[in-house]
Amino acid sequence: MLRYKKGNPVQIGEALGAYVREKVDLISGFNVVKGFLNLKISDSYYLKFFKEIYNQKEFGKVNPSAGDSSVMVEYSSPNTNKPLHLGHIRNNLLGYSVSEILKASGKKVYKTQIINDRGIHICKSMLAWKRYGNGETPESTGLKGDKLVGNYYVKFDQEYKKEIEVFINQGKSADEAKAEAPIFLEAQEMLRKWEGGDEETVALWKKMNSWVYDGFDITYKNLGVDFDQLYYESDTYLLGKKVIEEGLKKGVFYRRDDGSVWCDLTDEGLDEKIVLRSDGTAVYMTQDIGTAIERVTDFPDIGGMVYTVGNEQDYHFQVLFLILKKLEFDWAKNLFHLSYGMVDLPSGKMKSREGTVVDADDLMIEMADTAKSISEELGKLEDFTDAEKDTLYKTIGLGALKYFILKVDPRKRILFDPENSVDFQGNTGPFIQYTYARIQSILRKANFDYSTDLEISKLNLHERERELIKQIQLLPETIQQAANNYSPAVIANYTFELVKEFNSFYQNVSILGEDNPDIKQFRVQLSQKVGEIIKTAFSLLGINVPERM
RNA sequence: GGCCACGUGGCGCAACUGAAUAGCGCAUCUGAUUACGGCUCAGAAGGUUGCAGGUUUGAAUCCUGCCGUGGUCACCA
Repeated sequence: MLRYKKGNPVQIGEALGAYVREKVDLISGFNVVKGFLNLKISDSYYLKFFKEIYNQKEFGKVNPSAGDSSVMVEYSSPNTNKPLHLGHIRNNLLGYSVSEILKASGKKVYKTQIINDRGIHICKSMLAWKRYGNGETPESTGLKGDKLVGNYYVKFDQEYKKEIEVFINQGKSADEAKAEAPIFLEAQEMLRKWEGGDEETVALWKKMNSWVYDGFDITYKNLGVDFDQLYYESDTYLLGKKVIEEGLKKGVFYRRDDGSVWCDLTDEGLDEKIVLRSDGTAVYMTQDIGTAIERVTDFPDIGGMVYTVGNEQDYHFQVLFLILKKLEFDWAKNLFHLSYGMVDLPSGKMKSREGTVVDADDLMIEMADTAKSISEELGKLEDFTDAEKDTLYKTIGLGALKYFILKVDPRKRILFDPENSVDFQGNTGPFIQYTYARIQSILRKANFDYSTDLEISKLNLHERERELIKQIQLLPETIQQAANNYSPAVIANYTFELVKEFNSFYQNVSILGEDNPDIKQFRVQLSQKVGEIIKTAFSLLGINVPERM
């Protein structure tokens, strides 16, 4: 503004402030600090706002309008040869939460995953089971299906390493040994049989995969995530070849002398990328191109897609999106790689084959156990049944874990220390859950009908009340911001601020002890609303809130 | 080495996409409760935002170069 009106910023501010206070009802005061004009908004404005939203159950959320395009969010997408671990948990929490946030921001969302149910890694588990399994099943061992299969994946690797060692001792190079180990050759042979439709191999594949799916179902259920549509790589791995042919005609791709097909992205500052092998078979990229197109065919209203995949695949998605743009699909401009950093342990990276992973199921159990020991120490649950306690511990434990992971910007790496586990105090899920439970306690004790219409425009607001209402006002834009940035962390931080503000209010003013009935009712209503918002916001993070804890 | 992301008090994170004295939580130190649930609140201490330049009235934020960490550069997925 000073560019247009020269002069002393402080004087201009004074003049402007005085004018606005005079002419605008909403403004009840002002001050000028270092050239910044601060306007004080009148209490009646805040009260009016609160009254308007008091009865809006879904305040802050936007409903999709008819005719809007929808978004497909892909997440999880595990391999079916081993159980889910901490890395998958971050992926699942992010994907689920971003889906919910997008919905709340007014988008229609399809949640999906593509299950990597075929390939050499699957054959490794199958082969090891065939050789060493003695017909073991989840029923016979009492093991979760994914755990059982995972054990054989590890078993394969152990045997493989033994064979490699023998070869190396016989004087072969490491590469030769890896390529010639009999167990590896046999796994490759198994993959060929599978691709050829060999009955016995396919039957074994189906059997072992179904064990894994049963196991995954349990993990997903405990984690609280779900999907609207599943894709299986065994159905999609041949997709995309036709599009490559069309792309060749359009000149998007070119064929080399050996028959392989490439996309030249050097103009874009990237490399050349192979999209079809010289033997005509599909690569990962081919498949992803085909799958994307397949999805839009299945759901014609899709206008964009979100891929929740670790940042190790940044380059892959950069290339994928560029190729789809070159193929001129109109939805290609609305593709987003929800790229997230790895979850590291103090000991370094997690490696399935080396057993240095934090298992998803185990972790959830540990979190609930921690919640249990903390709650028992505080001992406020005497009248809870065992089943109620059990549910509560899960709610708190999962709340701690989910919040811990989601409050961090997805791009950043997370260091997870299983020893020190996750905090329950400060900026944590349980802190927020506790505040919610406390509010519910107030509402239970409020022995009057506080929901009646209240003429509150004449009340004078306490500073803490004003700040609380301000924070409530931010909810709608916060949801939009979280959606625009695909960032659950925005929601988490907002909720924490709200809760801190509420606790300060709670500690500084009396609610049920207030004499003036109007003020008392207003404070109960305000508390109730804060409770509702905590619940809504946490639902966007996939976190439940307890009525008591 | 090329490309990408990240680097903020001891530790873990923010900063509404360029604004006021860079916020918050752990941990540390002081206080508050015969209570509407102390898993709480009030306060103190703790910073040259990796380094060096630049753009701007104004930079943690944008640009350039360096340093550090991680990722990625397969006819694997």
